[in-house]
Amino acid sequence: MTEHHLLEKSAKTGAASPGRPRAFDEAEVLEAALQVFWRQGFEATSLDDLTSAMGLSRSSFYGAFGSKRGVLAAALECYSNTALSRLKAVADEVREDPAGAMLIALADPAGGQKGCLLVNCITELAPHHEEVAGLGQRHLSEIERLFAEAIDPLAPDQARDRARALTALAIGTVTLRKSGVAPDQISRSLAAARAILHPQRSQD
Amino acid sequence: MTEHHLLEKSAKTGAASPGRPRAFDEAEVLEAALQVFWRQGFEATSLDDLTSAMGLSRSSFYGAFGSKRGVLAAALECYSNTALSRLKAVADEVREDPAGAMLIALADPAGGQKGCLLVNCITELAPHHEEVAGLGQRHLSEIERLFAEAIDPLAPDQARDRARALTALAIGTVTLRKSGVAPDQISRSLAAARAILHPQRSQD
DNA sequence: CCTTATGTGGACTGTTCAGTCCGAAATGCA
DNA sequence: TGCATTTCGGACTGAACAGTCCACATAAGG
Repeated sequence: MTEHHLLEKSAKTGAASPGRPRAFDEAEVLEAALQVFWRQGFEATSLDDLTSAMGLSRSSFYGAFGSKRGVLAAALECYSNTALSRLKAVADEVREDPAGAMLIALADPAGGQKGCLLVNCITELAPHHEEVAGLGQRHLSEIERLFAEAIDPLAPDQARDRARALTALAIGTVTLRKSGVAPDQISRSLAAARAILHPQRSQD
Repeated sequence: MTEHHLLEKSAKTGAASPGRPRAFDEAEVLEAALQVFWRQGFEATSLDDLTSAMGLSRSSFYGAFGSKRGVLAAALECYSNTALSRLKAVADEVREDPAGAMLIALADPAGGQKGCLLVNCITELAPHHEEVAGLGQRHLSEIERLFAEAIDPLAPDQARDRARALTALAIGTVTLRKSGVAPDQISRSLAAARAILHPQRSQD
């Protein structure tokens, strides 16, 4: 029960294996599953929702991912990787105020009102789903690390607490957006937060 | 379908009405329901979970609250009222740095890892449950208002954006805690955020 | 071309779900 | 006491649920 699922043998061995080949692209169907979870949440998503969105039969589904939790974990892993690499790209591209750019990238009002998939899942599942909790914690601490490096590339450890605060700010801003706060209010809030972070002019 | 449920006639009329009297205290069972939703989330909570925690039969449950959604709405209303009044009390009691005190009160690490019930529900349900979305938005904008007044009692409107940023910070901090970040790290993050908010010493 | 190994479609299982219903119990009032 | 009114306990319902199973399809190796 607590054992890890085997997770598609054939995909692991680079060598050709006998038997019928897969008729679906794994990354593709995982992306489809991810979108459904993102739109509906975990508990509100049924196997039928998943399989029809992924275009898979139940056998293929269980053969590849083992369980509903299994796909969620795989989808979150995928989500985390792409999100972090995008964020890293933003931080690396921007010369001036990379932390601010990261903040905007994370809380992008154009991202819609679905929130952050990982934050959604932490909120819904963390207390009762260890794997999700672990995945979420790793993801968030990685964001924190990127923030710390963006704040002070020379002494990131000293920026750790501020970085964690920025991470919290980003999470909360996304949630604010999800609750229906208008994009321009989000932007002004972020601007205020950034002004607070970089007090260039004295204001009292 | 979109019509409001009648919501317990007898409780509304102060006058005594004929018929069998209620055998349960409404606020009490609502509190029990609230705790279950808080612990498990909405979708993961079954009617049996609710009725057994509330000590109600299904008839009494439906007679009083109309539906699973109904009891959630009632519980959230109750939660919002008590949370806001407590927060207001904190803001009123503290003379020095009331905004900081509010922040700590909101993100209290001693509050455990259940998060904020309303934030949990927004995250899980807002896109597909209008009433929860509305309740959540009102709650958060009220928190924002309290923050604004705490920041600048004389000109709260000018502090609105900063207040919204603080609201986001609080939400995110609670979520960070829920993801498993240790209490002392939460505290230091809040301290850093407060230091950012009140830059008393120049640091560059 | 046969064996072996894997993937696929879709029917199937037993359980749990939210919500309904009805007879019985408990009160106020005449 | 008897009637009107409301609540209560719990059985009941049809649908939806996650997960299983098996006959069949499709490939590589011999």
